[in-house]
Amino acid sequence: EREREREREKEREGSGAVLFPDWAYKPAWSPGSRQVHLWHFLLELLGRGEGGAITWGSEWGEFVIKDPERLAKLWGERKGKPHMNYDKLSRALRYYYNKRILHKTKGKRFTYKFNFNKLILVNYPSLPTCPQVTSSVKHFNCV
DNA sequence: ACCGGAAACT
DNA sequence: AGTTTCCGGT
Repeated sequence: EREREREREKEREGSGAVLFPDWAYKPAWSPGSRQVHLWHFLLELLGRGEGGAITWGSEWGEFVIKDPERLAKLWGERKGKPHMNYDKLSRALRYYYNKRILHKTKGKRFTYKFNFNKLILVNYPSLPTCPQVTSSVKHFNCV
């Protein structure tokens, strides 16, 4: 499990395709935690721009799950949970509401929105506003 | 489809 | 702590 994670990291480094800043992959707020978190996994898929299971939406930080069951299967594979489905994955997403990591875009099916400010705030308590945005990190632009 | 309580798991 | 599992309710 850990080996795979390290291999992926090496791949990222090797390809030079840094889609998100380091803190998006390795949260500083959970020191010693090697766990792959769901929001982390989602950013990874969105960063790859694979687009089959999940894509960015129209608004900043908004994403749309195009194939809920496929996304659930991918997540299940990552976590070693072969019986993962969208019902259970979406429960995990709902736990993010109180943590202010995500919220639901009401009325839009399978559509959620990242609270990047909260993510940034959690990782960097010293940064009250937006991070410095590099050209390759479009979705971290501040409105 | 979406919500959120409750209990269980790692 | 961050889910996973299950489920009754809207």
